Amino acid sequence: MELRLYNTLTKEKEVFQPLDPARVRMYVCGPTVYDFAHIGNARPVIVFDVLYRLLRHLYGEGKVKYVRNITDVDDKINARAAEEYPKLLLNEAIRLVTEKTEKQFHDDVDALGCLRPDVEPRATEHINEMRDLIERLVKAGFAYVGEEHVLFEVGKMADYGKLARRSLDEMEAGARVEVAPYKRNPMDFVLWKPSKPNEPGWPSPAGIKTPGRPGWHIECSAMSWKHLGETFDIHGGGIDLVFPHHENEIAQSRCAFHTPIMAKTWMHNGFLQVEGEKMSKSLGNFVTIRELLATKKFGDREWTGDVIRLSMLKTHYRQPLDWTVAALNESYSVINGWRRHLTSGGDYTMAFIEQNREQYETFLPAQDVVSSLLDDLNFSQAISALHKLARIDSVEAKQALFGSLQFLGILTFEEMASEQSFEELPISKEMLKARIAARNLARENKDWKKSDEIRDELKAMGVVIKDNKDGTTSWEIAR
RNA sequence: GGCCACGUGGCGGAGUGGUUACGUAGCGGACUGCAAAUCCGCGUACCCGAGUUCGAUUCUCGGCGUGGCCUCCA
Repeated sequence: MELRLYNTLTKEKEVFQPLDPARVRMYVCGPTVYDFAHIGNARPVIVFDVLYRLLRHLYGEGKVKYVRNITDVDDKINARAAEEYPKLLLNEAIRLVTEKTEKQFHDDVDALGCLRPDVEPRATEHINEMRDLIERLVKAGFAYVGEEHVLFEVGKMADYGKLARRSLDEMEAGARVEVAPYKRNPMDFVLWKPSKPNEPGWPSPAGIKTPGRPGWHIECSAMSWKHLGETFDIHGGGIDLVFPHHENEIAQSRCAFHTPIMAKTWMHNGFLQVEGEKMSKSLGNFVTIRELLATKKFGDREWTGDVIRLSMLKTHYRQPLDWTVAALNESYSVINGWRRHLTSGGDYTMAFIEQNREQYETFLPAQDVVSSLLDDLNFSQAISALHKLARIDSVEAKQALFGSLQFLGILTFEEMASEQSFEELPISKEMLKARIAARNLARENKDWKKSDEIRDELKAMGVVIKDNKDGTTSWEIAR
């Protein structure tokens, strides 16, 4: 079976063939670290995590190199740093903000079941590569200096606009921005700009005396070059990055290296809305990953990483996705069902799984799940395959389901086998067992009134009682 | 204004030129002391109009609606 991926560059699904199967290379645009990541930021992280897992499955774990950058030089970072640490030197404040935010980001996406990329380069650690690129572009005539800025001259690149499928004429006609006086063409973009005295700055390229800082796009060209080479296989990100960010990355990299491509395959995930509306701070529907995980702000309850991840994967990655409480509730039901199915009966109790963890971690994904993903990451069909597996009550089917869930990163081992938490319940585990015993005694005496009273009492505390067919009684924490 | 996506059953969401995906909610039944869980069954959907076709939800054109980009927002 071959992997087929939709390529924004050609607008077609293409058979994916890595430039070098022994070294499959993927770059994804990562976060700008100044605040908690929101749920829209989580989508590309999860989508490309699934692709990373699939590539590792196909080519081998050591054969795939996944690079996701961390943007730590940006006006928003500067503003946040000055706001939070007004008494510190700006550079010190920036360091504190970016380090703290990076930690938050990692904690959040770890909780969503995402593997760490192989490299997470920081922009500020690649200033030399950026300067190098800029020098090459100036030397080759693709860039020029104007008022201490270095600008990329879009008219010098024949293919400019190919990714976004826009001609320069169209873009200029639609432009609504005031054009800076130092630009030769309104669409020329900044590679390097002078720093104000209180801003972070580095020695400038192209003979500029004033210290400066990089433009937005150059960092990704520099970091992908450093860690993946002049050309590589896959470049991903949100669809809003197609223009101008990715278009400009392509311009920089291709013109600096004189190559026909930067990345072979360009992939973009669709946009996310919240309850049918654009997510924005002004609408008050802005929701961060952390708020979903650790507060009751969205849907009046906390959500596990599994539920968030499944909700993200229910929709094909290129489709628009509406983030709703209803969808999270549905994911919760589905995951609960799978967990129940996997841990019910015979050898599949929680305790047994815990004891045999090593063996369980070796279970492979079902072929139907993998082949669904091979078709441009058809998540919906993969999940459909999971549902079909979950209807079969056999050891083989359960192993395949477990293996598939682990492969997709949905039901992680920890979330699968962990004891349900009593922390938030107004009853201890020992007390619960005593009440269940009391109820079963009442049932033996056919004292249904008392039996039902105890069940209602426990239900009010959030514990659902189930009398199984084999005469045992089990319980589950209700939501 | 320019460019580009998307519009499927109560809800979510794949897919296909003709043959009921899947899930979730709901309803009915089995099981149960009653429940829960589970199992079985049920709904007969594809924005509107025109065209192509023997036949369109699927292709083409137009319309309407929603969203994205053109403003360093994934």
